[in-house]
Order: sequence, then C-alpha cells, then structure tokens
Amino acid sequence: MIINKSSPVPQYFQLQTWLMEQIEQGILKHGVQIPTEKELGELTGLARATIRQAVGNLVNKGYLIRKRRLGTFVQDRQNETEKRTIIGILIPDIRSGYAPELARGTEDEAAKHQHSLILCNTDDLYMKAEHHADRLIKAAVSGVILIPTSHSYEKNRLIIEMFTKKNIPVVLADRSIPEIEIDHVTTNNFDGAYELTSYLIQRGHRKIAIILSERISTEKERLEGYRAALGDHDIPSDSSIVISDAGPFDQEHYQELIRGLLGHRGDFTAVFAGHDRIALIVYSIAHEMGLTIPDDFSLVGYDDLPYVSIKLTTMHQPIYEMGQESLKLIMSRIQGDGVASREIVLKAHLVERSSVRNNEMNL
Amino acid sequence: MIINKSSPVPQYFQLQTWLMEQIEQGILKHGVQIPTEKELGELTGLARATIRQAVGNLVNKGYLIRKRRLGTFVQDRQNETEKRTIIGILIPDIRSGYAPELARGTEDEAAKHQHSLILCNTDDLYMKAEHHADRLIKAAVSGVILIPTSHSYEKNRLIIEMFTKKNIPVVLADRSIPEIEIDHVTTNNFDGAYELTSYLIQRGHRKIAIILSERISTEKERLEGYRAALGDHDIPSDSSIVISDAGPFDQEHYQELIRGLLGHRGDFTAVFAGHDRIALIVYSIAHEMGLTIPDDFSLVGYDDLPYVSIKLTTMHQPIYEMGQESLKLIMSRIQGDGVASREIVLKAHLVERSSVRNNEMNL
DNA sequence: TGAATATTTTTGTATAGACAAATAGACCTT
DNA sequence: AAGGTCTATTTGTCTATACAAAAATATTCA
Repeated sequence: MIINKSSPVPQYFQLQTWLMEQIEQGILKHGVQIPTEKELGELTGLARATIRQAVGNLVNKGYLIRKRRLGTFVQDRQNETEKRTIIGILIPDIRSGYAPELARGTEDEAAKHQHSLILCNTDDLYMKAEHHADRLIKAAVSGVILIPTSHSYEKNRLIIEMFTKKNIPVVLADRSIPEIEIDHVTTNNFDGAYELTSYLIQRGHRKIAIILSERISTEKERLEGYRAALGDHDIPSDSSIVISDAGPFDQEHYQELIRGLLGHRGDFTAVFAGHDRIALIVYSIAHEMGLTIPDDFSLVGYDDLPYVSIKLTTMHQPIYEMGQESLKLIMSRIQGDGVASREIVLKAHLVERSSVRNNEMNL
Repeated sequence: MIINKSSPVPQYFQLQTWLMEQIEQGILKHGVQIPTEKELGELTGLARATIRQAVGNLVNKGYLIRKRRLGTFVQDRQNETEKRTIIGILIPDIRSGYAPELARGTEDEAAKHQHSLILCNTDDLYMKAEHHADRLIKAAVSGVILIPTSHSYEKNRLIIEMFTKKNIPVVLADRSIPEIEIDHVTTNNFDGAYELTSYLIQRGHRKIAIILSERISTEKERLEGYRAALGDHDIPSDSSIVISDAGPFDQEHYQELIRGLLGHRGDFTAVFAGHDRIALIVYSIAHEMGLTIPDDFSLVGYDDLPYVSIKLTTMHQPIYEMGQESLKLIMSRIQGDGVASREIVLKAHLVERSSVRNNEMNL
C-alpha cells in the first residue's frame, strides 16, 4: 500500500511524494496521464479532497497539468532547460590593453556553449568589483571569470568568496593571487621575460633597463625572468635602471617615470617595457625628445597588442586563447567537475620586428 | 457584501481577488494580520474550505504567509525587485574601432541604473546576430542596444523585429537603418565631414582623396559631407580619388586599395580616411613606401581612437557619451516611455594635431 | 451523410464537520 | 526567578457529499 495511515507525515504529503518519485524516476513520463482522482481514491483509500490537495500541490510546482474532463497529465519539467546560461567577466577596463581581445575570446567560447557574457569594468577598484559581484549574483550567473584587481590580495579574496559562498565557480585569468585554491589561466611570464631578455643579451645589450609595476603578479614574474636571464649571463643587475611602479597602470605617472629614465641615456642601450602600452609611451616620449628607435636605444614590449602601429619587437601573448581556456574551465565546473583546482599556462612567443638594434659589434 | 453568490465567477476566486486588491492598494500592508479563517467565514458566509482555497492560492503566489496558531499575514512582495536587470549590446567586434569605448560608456551607465550588460559580437554577420538575439531573448533582457550589421537593411530589420515582437525595446547606436521608426543615437557625420574637409581646403588643399565604405550609413554621410564641402568651395569632385569600398572593414582589402591610391601621388595632396583605422593603414603603407606625413601628403581621420599613437588630425567622436545616451534611451523605454521614436545627434569636434601640412603658399 | 443532441466522464467549485498540531499566554510548582 | 503545565486559538489535515462545467463520445434526427 502507498499510504501509511499511522505515520505522522500527512497522508496528502505521502501521496504527493509518491507521485513525484514516480515522475522523477521516469516511471510516469511526460504526457502520460496519471490515474484519475477517483482511481487514486480507490488505490489509496483517501478522500477525493485529500487527493486533490496532493495533486494540486504538484500542479502548482509544475510537475502535473490538469485538463478538465480529460484527466491529469505529467508535465515536461522545463525548469531544467530554463537553467541559467550567463557567465560574468570582471575586468579592469574593456578599453585598455588586452581586455577587448580577452573579452572576445571569452564571448566566442561562451557562444559555442550557448552562454552569454556579462561584462563588468572594475577599474581595478574594490568598491566597483563588489557592486558588480552583487549584481552578478542577483543575475544568477553560473560562473565568473575574474581578472584580479591590482590593489590587494585580501580584497580579491573577498570578491572570490562572495561567489564561492553561492557555489558560483570562479576562474582567474592572467593575474594570479597567492595562496588560494582556484582555477587559473595564465601565460609563462617568467619564461617569456627570460627569453626576451636573453634575446636582447644575444644582440649585444648588457645594460637593459626595465620598467613595469611590481604590484601586478604577471609583471612581477616578468621582472624575475628578466633578473634570472641577467644572472645566467653573468650580468650584474643595476637597480638604477629597474623602474618599478607601485600602483596600477597610470598613463601620466608612467610618462613621468619614463622621462626620468630617458634623461640618463648613458646607463642603458635597451629598454624592456613591462607591457606594450608602456612601450608606446616610451616610444612617444623618445620621439618627443628627438630620439629614434632602435638607433638611439632598443625597445621591447610584452603582449603584442593588435593596434600597436609601431614595429615593436615584443612577446606575443595568446590572449584570445586565454579567454577561451578560462571559459572552458568555467564550463567544466558548471558541469559539476569536482577535481582539484587547475592551472593552465599558455605559452607566449617572441615576435621579432625592428625595434631592437644588433649591438654585437660594440662588445 | 464581498461575495456575489449568483456570479459565474467562483466564490473562492472572488475572495482571492478581493484580498489581493486590498494588499495591492495598500489597505492591508506588509506584516498586517488578515482576518482569521473563522472571521472570514462570518464575513463572507463561505465555508472554511472555500476560504482556505482562496487564501491558499495567495500563499502560493507569495502574497500571504500562514503561521499556525498566529494567523495569516501579508507578505512583502519581493517579486517586484526580482525583475530582470540586464541589457544586451550587439556590436560587430569588441576588439575593433570604437567598440571598447562604446561598450564602456554603455556599461558605466547601466551600472548606474543597477543593470548589467551582456556583450555580443556579431562580426557584422546576420547568422551570428540572430543566434545572439535568440539567447538574449531567452536570457530575458529588458532592452537591447544594436549597432546594425553592415550587410543588409532588411536583415537588420529582422533582428529588430525579433526583439520588438517580445516587447523588448531596441536602440540603434551610431549606424542607422532607413525607413524604420526606432530610437537612435548617432553623431553629426555630415557636418563633421564638412568641417573636416573645409579645414583641409582652408589649408590650401584642393585635391583631397577620400577612402571609406559606402555600405555603412555613417561613412556614407561623411562622403556626402565631403562632397558638399568641395561643392561649396567650387572644387570639382574627382572620382578617381574617391575610393569607396563595398563591404565591411577588412584590413587587407584596404591595404590593397591604399597601395593603389598612393601609387598615383600626383593626384592629391591630402587624404581623408573614413575612420582612424583606415588612417593607420594609410600611415603604415606610406611609411613602407618611404613617404612622410605631412611632408609628402596630409592625412586626416575620423573617430579619434584613444590608442592611435601617431599625431593624427581627426574628428573626435563622443563615443563614450554615445554609449551612455543609448542606455538612457533604453532605460526610459523600460520605464514605459511611450513617446514616438527619438533621435539623439551628438556633436563631433575637430582635433588638430600634426598630420596636415599648410599648403596655402602653394596656391 | 452531417449536423444537432444527449450521455458520460473527469476535473472544478462548494459545504459541513471533525480531529490534530502548534503555540502564545496564563497559571502553577519548585 | 526558572521551569513546567494547562488552555484557548488558529492553522493543518482529512472525510463525505453534492452539484457545475467542460469535452469526448455516442446517439438521434433531418
């Protein structure tokens, strides 16, 4: 018998549960008519009102549909197909650096999975990131790609926690955060900077200035790669030509730093710009000062941004692929992948153009 | 009396409607206890089961909450705050031209209104636009900003109809579509091109080449502005230096066209590039051919893209504001603004840099 | 044959009555 | 003062019954 009259659980609820199980186990399939109220009465020994209560609840929940005179039928559970298909991306500024390329890679991959992408600009500010996170949670996103803000590791953790508390998976793209278990896509910044620095050394440069921000994890790794390459070639590091900015990218501040650096031109023969946007500033200030590249000094960048119109030798970063891979990680988490956190390291490669002069004869 | 026994509308439904009206009109406020089932029975003359049916439905809908022994209370309606707060933007490619700036302006304004922005790249393809539109509709966006694809007016109309059929408001940004009643934000392309061409004429240029795509409404208007300026200064139009491309922007195709143009350098002293990206290609091919700007010929662009690193004289378009205004229009439509379709025309202004040579002495 | 009509089944609406369970508040005990 | 017990009230669960409304099906009639 289905109904236990002596159970403390209400009889209508017993019937309701029984019907629901039949549906969810696929015994009663979509479109199939369930027994009529009269039949259920004979089957369970319950009064019709009780049966109506049980069936009525399931109708309310969308499991059943009643048709007058025809009977009651199992409804297609459309809640399952109505699941959320939105991913959020938190990026400092869609206008700057590699952000458009990353967004495009992410969106293309999302579209392949029938997902949409919500774009959020954080300006590297915790407050904005927090507001966006709030809205993304309200919009019931099923995953988030985060380019951490450059300000503080602790605040980035708070943002991540906002999502993980709600079981929304998060993937870090490009920049990393120390001591945290989280999926992460990046490029081999250390190796890339090592290769780029070695390239300069092979072309006879021994006094290589570098300018970047140590506050950003990727640039910090590049600085370490640069130092390792110098060390392996027995070139002493000269801290007077290592310009490390403390904050996030600020055009005017870098202009100042670079003017300072270019004032002491005897100290270096090449400049390693932490990324292409810095390289562009170096280029334009050099131009202002009447200097030509690579005749007066050599210049390399990092990123290979598509809109850079000068012939800059730089490391090409697979940013589009980074967006794709980030989204793939999110999708695998959404599909319930419970493995430990993963790190995907993409490879940058050197793009040789004409901003580096061969200084070998000068040795 | 509340209940009309002879009405064909069920009595439980009459009671349910009456209670709901009391709540929605604010007569029964949040937290207030409604009469007990017994009291409602005395009030209406209905049986308790009937009253339970009415109240039960409202409990299911979230209007009321029952507390055993305490009574039934009016519930805070939180469905109202749960409404959708997502806007979609359909843009050819987030990586190219002014797209990042436009997206940023839109997103900032959306954030002010507590809305999120879903980014969709169409690549100027109808198929992609259609798929994105499908997904945006499924995601229940409350409005859409569309940068029409350059291919066909008819297909753009189909996309717009997909949204309007579902009562989702659409705003066109930048590019327009003829013969359609729709909100639209653009800049004064005709006047801007007229001003820019006049600027060149005032500096002694009479042979002014122009290169752009007539398939895109904005560039078509610029071509008309260019022709009007020439006409008003009694300069005959020379069709051999009017290069009009047929398709959407394609880097390699433009390189070809520009190589062709620069091969006949006697025919012009200045080049009007339809937008900055074309100007960049002109610049780089001139550089390749050993030509300097503005010494060998003058060059102007249109857009004032932020990442252009050459000193290009160009028309600055208020793209960020265009994004903001587009979103404001959408918001006013969402809030039920039923006025006729509106057009907002923002003003571009000339930014004088050093890519134009003063040729007055040559006259 | 085809349209109008009647029948039958099933859900929809409604009543009357009963006991159960929870719990605020009064009352009682230690 | 703290904790336990009792009581009244309100919603929760359940039965039994009745007629209404819709609609598929069978029947009747022109």
